[in-house]
Amino acid sequence: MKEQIRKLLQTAVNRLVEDGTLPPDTHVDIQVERARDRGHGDFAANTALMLARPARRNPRELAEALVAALPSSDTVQRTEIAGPGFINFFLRAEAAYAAVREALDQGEAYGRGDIGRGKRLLVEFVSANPTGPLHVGHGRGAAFGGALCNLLAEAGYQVHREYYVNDAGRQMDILATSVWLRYLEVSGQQLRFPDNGYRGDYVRHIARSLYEREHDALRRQAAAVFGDIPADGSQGGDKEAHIDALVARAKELLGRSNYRRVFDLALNTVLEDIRDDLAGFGVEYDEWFSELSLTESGAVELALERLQRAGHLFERDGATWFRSTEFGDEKDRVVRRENGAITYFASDIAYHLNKLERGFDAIIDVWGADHHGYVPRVKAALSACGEDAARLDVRLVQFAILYRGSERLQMSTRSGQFVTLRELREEVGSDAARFFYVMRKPEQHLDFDLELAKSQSADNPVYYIQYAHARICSVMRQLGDKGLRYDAANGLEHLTMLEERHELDLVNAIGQYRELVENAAAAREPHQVAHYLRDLANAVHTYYNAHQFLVDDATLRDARLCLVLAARQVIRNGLRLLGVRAPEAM
RNA sequence: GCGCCCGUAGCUCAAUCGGAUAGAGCAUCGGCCUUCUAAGCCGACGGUUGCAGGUUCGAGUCCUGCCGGGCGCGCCA
Repeated sequence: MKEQIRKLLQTAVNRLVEDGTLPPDTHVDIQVERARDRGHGDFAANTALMLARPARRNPRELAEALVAALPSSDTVQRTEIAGPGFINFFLRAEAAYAAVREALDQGEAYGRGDIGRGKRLLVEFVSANPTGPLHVGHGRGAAFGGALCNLLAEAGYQVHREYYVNDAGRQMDILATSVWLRYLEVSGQQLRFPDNGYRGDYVRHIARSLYEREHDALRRQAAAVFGDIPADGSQGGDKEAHIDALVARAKELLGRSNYRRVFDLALNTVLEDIRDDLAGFGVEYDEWFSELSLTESGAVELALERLQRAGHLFERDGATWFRSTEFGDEKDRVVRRENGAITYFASDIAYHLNKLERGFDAIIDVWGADHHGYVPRVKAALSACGEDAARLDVRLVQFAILYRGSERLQMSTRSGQFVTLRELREEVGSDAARFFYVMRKPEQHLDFDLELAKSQSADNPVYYIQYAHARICSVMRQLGDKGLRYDAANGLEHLTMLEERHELDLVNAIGQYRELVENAAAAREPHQVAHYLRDLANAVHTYYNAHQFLVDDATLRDARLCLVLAARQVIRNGLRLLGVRAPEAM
């Protein structure tokens, strides 16, 4: 529709150029947008305002000239010139009703678009370290990423959902060691648990299942484990040195293959929990990509060689550095430490190169906002390798700040004091949680009040939308109870009977859904869907209260049912994008 | 100190590429259930868009400088 109007205006501009009203070199970006209020018609264009300066003409005069030059159209009923020179377009009502028919005909495909043109997109999101259960902070990344993927797929992109598993770092060693220490406790050893170890109950659970599998096979004397280990933080020492020494000791006492078994059990148990948790949250992945596989396949070394050949690496203080400052980063970065170990950054370079090599047209990373400082160096690395850094789009998601009423909760994975995503899902329900998370634009801090989300009250906006859906379902049940029949074809033939203001508002809202999906996908902003659905639900409730649907006049009744069923379809489709259920009854 | 993000109604947030009179929910106050679910509807109240300049036909939106908040600034991940 928008496109049609744009074409009409382009024709008018061309005509004015031909007759000399506009200079021959006129070039204008024709912007057509939905009018913000009814008085301004259906669509508005600011073309005359934009042409005023280059043409050195009064914008209102230009607007009149443009309108006079507009070709006739069977969808535009009339135009108006308003304000400083806006051209407002009023469409024929019949054009608007077409959306109702399309929504019913196309069903769950209604709203699918093609701005993606089948381009392949890789979206990486959540990617929390598998060192413990997901907490409510990760929940936002999951809800946002999941909705974004659905939205992009709906807009015609081919979306690949990926979780990057950090299974290669020091934190994983600390987890494995924590599990082993708890296992020693299970096996009857007395020991002092390190400050920096992972303290959550899940560590004890894994330790118990480790004990069930291995019995005393991995048991070592506490004295041997802790002998000559430097003092812990709370003992006046350095907690980092303490834990690192314990990790080294665990590897030494257990041997490579035993240590590996502890490590793998810890990793697989936590990963399985995360996978299950996300699935329960309605988030599924196409691929779980292992960081370890990059090191083991030699991809990291290859990436470093690539940088080396391009002349962007140098040695200093025994370490290998990437000269990222040449590509806009604020300081150079270490890729290989003095002790020979590669850094997380090095494997991340390899990972991003790998993503591009897999042939995706663009890649999107969803990161917590605390990683924002990381963006320039990853882009720098891609540029240094001769890749187009613009193919990487990093979306930063601010953390959720958790409240219980007015009390702000502090969270820390290490201390074991956190609210897990699983707890949140159990208390609040996935629907409310997912909706709550994506309601706000991601760069905005999110205040997440558990009491409010748990309250099951009207304060929860998701119920408002779900209720609109359930109400329509209920009307259809009533129809059956009253022994009435719904004739869709008859209704569709008589949509023009729907002339009440509430009906026109609803028709209009349904017709905006396609554009909404396009715009939200292009901007990569799922929250637009949430806001749209709120407005759509409002139109449904308002209509419901103002008019009876199941009237005696069968034809009017059929037309009204067509309208609300179309609305129900759009609510369903929109909620599906957000990963929220559309209940038949509430 | 430097960098990035944010600042909109009492509270939580919207506002399409810079567009017309800045909108919702909650809270407060007043109405609406004999009618398809009141998790609903209608109305009222509520604003110097943090402050000061600038750019232009037009600024919540762009630029500069302040103020306030968050995050980042490791041979951690």
